[in-house]
Amino acid sequence: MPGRTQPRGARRRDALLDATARLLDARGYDGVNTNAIAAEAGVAVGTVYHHFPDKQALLGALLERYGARLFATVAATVAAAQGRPLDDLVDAGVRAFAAFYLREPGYAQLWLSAQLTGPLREAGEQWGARFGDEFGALFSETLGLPKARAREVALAFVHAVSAVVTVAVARPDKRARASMIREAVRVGQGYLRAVHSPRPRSRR
Amino acid sequence: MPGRTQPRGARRRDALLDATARLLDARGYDGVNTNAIAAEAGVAVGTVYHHFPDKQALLGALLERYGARLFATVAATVAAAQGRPLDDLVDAGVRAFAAFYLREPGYAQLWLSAQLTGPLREAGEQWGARFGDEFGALFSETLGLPKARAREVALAFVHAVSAVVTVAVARPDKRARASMIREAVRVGQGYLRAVHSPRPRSRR
DNA sequence: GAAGAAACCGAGCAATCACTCGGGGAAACG
DNA sequence: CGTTTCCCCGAGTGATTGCTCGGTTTCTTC
Repeated sequence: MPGRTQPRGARRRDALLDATARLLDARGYDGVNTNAIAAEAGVAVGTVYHHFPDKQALLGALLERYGARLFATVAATVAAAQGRPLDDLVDAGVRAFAAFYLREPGYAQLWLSAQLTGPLREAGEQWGARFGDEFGALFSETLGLPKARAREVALAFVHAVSAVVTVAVARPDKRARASMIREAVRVGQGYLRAVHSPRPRSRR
Repeated sequence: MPGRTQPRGARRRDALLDATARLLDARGYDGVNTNAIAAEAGVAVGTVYHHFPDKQALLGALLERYGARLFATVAATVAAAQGRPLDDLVDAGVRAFAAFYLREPGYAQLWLSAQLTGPLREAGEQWGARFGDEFGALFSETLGLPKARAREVALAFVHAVSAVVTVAVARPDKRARASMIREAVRVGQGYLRAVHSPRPRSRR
């Protein structure tokens, strides 16, 4: 039980985030309201507002938790494949990405909502920047790119792969899903190859 | 004036879509409500519901109009560059894509919202499929891909490029925007190269 | 210009949502 | 046990939103 070492408040906060994630999965972004969150977590509405100043802060915290976990799994997977060809690293990374999306269906909803103009926009940009930094560092050493450029590449990479993976996991059919995930891998591989060698000598 | 040849109802419908697009731009997806649409268009709420069964249908119609225009401009741009190397075609196409996003800021909001689980989901998938068909036909002949595969590639292509362009146009600084658009171009080029020749012989 | 159809009006309804607040209960000290 | 501190409750509030409906205006057709 994680309840032992964690203080009481933090445990409740985590439980509220869990409940929100469950709702996000079941009812989508529009279906998530503070009353429903409280009900799902088995507490009163007042309790929600005892732990978070408002709805936006709660969703921001959830986005942060999602993001941290996503980066951790992807980074670990890539690290485990270190030394192998670049294409293999990308393959492993993108598949870890997709597996996370499949395991945590609410994440895509939040991430997408954070791209929209709205209350989550700031939190989304903050996480976008952080993704840029974290994956940027990874790309910087793997590809030998200057830091600033690596950050841009990482940002573009994450958004591009993320979009295709979102399409993939939305498909109910397993075969169709796997097929689109393969395309996501190719998007990632193709982009990094293009970054690595801007003008290939042959075009067929 | 287009008002002459167009029947009265269609003109009003278009005006309502225009008003919605303006609101989408100014206030984002959340800021769009039927009362505001009516006010922006200079009509009463009842009039909105005389032309559209509900809000969802209105947004669906706007998404369709956006999509048709986007495809038209991109296809025209690519057609004008026909015969040149693939990389140039992609460059022109993606830049046309970005220009459209910049010219019609509301589109990104709608497109993003249509990816979310919610009332627009169906309309979004429908348009995704149509993009797949239209661009798929374009890719099929340019790349010599079988129809079914071309559709998958087109879908992945549109989503990937779209995501990066969305990041780009959200940037206030012109330089930063241009830089990210370049990355979007590279994402498109790299992906199509990867599709065209799955395993390049060199990796450095 | 009469009659019918189509378009338009806008106050208001029902539902929903984020959030408040006054009070109660459990745990941690002495 | 008493007291302080933190945590929790949940009915209620005010604001917003999608949409309706009875009635008026504008167009079309003869």
